[in-house]
Amino acid sequence: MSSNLTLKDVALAAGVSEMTASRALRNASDVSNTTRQKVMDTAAALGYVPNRIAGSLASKKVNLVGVVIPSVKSYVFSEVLDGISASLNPSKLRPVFGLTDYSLDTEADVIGEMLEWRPSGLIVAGLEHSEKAKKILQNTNTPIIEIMDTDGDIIDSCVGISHYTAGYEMALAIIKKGHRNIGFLGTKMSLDFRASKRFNGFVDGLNTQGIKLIDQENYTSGSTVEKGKNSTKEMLSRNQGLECIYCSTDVIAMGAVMHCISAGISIPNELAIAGFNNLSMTSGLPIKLVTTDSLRFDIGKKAADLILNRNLPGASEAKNVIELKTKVNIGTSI
Amino acid sequence: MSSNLTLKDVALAAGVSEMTASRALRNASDVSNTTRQKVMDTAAALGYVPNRIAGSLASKKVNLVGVVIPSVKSYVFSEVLDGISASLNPSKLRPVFGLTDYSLDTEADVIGEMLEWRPSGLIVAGLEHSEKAKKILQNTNTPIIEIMDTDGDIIDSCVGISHYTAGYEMALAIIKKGHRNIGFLGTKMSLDFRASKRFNGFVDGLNTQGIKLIDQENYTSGSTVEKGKNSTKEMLSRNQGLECIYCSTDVIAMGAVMHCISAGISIPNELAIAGFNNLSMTSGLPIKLVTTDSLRFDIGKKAADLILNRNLPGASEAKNVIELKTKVNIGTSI
DNA sequence: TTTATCACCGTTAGCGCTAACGGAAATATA
DNA sequence: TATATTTCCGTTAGCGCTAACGGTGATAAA
Repeated sequence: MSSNLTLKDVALAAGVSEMTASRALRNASDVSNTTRQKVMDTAAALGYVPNRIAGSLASKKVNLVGVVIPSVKSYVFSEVLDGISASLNPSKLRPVFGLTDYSLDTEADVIGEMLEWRPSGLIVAGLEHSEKAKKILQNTNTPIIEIMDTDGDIIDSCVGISHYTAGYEMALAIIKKGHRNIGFLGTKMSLDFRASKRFNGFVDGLNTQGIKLIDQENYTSGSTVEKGKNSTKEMLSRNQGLECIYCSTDVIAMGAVMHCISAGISIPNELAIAGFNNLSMTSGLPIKLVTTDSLRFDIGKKAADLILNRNLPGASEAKNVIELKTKVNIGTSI
Repeated sequence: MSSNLTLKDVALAAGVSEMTASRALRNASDVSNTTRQKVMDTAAALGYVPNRIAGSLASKKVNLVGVVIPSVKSYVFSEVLDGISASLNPSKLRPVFGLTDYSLDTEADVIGEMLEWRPSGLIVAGLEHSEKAKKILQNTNTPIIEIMDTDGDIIDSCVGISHYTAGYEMALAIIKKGHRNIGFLGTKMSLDFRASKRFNGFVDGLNTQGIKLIDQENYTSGSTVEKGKNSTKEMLSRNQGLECIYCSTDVIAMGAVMHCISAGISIPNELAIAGFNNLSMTSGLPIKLVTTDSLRFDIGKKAADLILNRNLPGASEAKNVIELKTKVNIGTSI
């Protein structure tokens, strides 16, 4: 049996009007319990699957929330998605994910396509967008929540952390431990805006004590443990006095730790290592990695909450900026 | 400016009929180049965003492909999604993800909701479904592709690997290395069907040489490096002769390796470790982990390809079962 | 009794688009 | 010239559902 069944078929079979069938199936009012049951039974017996396209067009309500993120492979956004799911699950709203692959042009296309579905809200990672994307986002009346990052101009609402501050405070924490010869290991900054902000904060933090970075390595494309391992080896080989490496993500820090284990380098005595994100994959390491929790779950959850609130009947359209406060996780790696 | 603009507004502003405007914006035929340009210019100037809900209802074509997976946190499905994206990206079809949280009841709900959108196809992880889900899937005429696993009954089409065979062949590989006192470390099987099939294959593989598992540990809920580390410690403490642990996933194997590093246990001399999936996070380890590549990207890509083919004009509705062949990755951990 | 109230159900109209057809003008063919 | 063909555009109808309103009969209130 194909699902070409329409509401009319169900109504006919149940001996009621289309409207009554519609009401019964949506648990709307103005239907008696007996007829509601009758309609639901016949719908189930026929195997009727409502057509949400038609329903959404008629009601002008779309229970989708667009979520635009760079990638699902980075170990970073999975928990954001988890937070979003956790918030939306009890409601009728459902997340729809779109991937930009770290391209602003792709992002603009994805945002455009998503808005064509007239979603109840749109969550977009990051504050940096192409001019085309900005124009689209500014022209829509769909609630737009930018997430992850609060350092920049906001279109509508925002939930995130200050990556600049995270970098700044990590610099202070590292200095406090007595390290002076410090390096930075991360992706090419032009592609990763948030890593770039952490870097700037880190450099400024070091600068408060008159300290300058002695080395910096920037690999291309995605972060992997192996890249962290290899880059650490190279940084050590060209800087005899290197005491500490600040890694742009825990994945890279993990690789740094791996190199130390393989090479018999003691952490933090011979080399101190700090990361960012607080990823669970580092939990098994022999040392407890010093890192900054990027509060990914919370960010996702609060962003989705904002959209839920905006969709409440009679909700205000007030813009919101929620900056979550990070702090450096204590550990044994610096 | 709010996006309450309709096609009528664009048509009016461009001085053409709605139909011509529609054709122009969709790059359909029967429009002269001059009028097409005129329509597109006015649409851009007005900031018109087409309403895909209405378009889909009228054309009975929905450019969405539902993807139902247990979680985005397991490090396993991200590459599946990547493969799906890679295949669909050049086409007009777009993936929509739904999460089941490893619950078959949730899965049934998610599948039901997805089919309400009348997608061009549905990709579902796994062959095990609730009766309710099975009924829904069998009644629809949407192409259904079950992925990951080929050991079981298939509803429509399928792309995956035999997890039973993967476990079986790993057993042979481990035996070949001379190990006899072998343990298994994994999740509670009732929740992870594929791990369970690998386990059965593994036990049967051992059995060909008359070898029996000497220990088995099953932790609850998700796999983390830390659980692998702790469980390994416990298994070793209660089995003095344990020579090898087969882990149900590389995440756990990673934890096993971590324990060995911390405790100064030599791999594979004192303890051999094997995993499953071939996750990139193990690439930085001091040893090269022996594992089975679960071909996640390929599975995602081929599944999406099947859906693309099914949506070709005049496509056959032939069922397909694609079983990708795995082999044990050579390494230094057993 | 008469009127108000309520519970329940149906009818009408339309959401914003596109398929299908029809027709006029321009061009090609006989 | 008359006829066929092509190019371009518009009109009509409808996708499958729901909002809004209207109406009936039963019950409650006056």
